[in-house]
Amino acid sequence: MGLTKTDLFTERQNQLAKWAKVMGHPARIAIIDFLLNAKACINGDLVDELGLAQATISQHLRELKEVGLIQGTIEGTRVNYCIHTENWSAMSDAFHELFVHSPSDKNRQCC
Amino acid sequence: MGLTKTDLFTERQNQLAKWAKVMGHPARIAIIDFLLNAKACINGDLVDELGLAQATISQHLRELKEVGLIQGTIEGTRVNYCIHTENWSAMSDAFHELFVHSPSDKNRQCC
DNA sequence: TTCTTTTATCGTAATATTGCAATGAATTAA
DNA sequence: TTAATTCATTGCAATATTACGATAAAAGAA
Repeated sequence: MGLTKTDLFTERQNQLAKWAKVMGHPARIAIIDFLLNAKACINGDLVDELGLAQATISQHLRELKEVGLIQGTIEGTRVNYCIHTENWSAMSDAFHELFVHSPSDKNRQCC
Repeated sequence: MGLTKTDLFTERQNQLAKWAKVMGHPARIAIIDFLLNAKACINGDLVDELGLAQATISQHLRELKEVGLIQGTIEGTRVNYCIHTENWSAMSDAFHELFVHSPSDKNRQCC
């Protein structure tokens, strides 16, 4: 199969999973780290930073762009990438909502 | 290839990715939702709750258990699953650290 | 004991992901 | 113009994921 049954779940669950999935690779975490820490928006010298091939990084950037976490603007032969602020905080809020829901209050370590 | 090059990244990046990856499926988000909201710790009537086969749910539970987000104790023929409180808040903290790092301050939508 | 219930595991099929070399497309430099 | 730079896309190979039926294992009920 290999085909996720998205119709069984709520839109929120699918959205959370989509965001989590795209963060579920260390290279993409590293890219996010880089963009969050960059003084300016950074293009593809991620190729130097991470030890991956250019094609591989481009693919990771595309995935991050597809879920809306980053955006890129063409600047000559280069592309400036940066965090998509709105979507980033939307994701941030959604996960915060989940994490704040700590089980420690109601059922403190019940098994 | 299909083989993630974990040696290129920091331990933190790999750990974050690991956590995110396991949350990167709506069924596992649904299981987490269920466990967070449950008045008591819940066993495998997730099979009724979600519309997936028993073997599939068992597999998802194992993955959640493998990264330490949930734990299970055998109780007769049943298994009681619940959120692993410590690891849950460790993950919560780690992602909070990332999310709080909003880019809006230094480089407000620069591309 | 045998039967039932509950969960885990095995095996398999379909699909997805990861990574890269090679190639294209677009802009800039000479 | 031609050459160089930068990034995206294509095509491929290796591996991983998702899902489920079938079966196994363990405990309780009859």
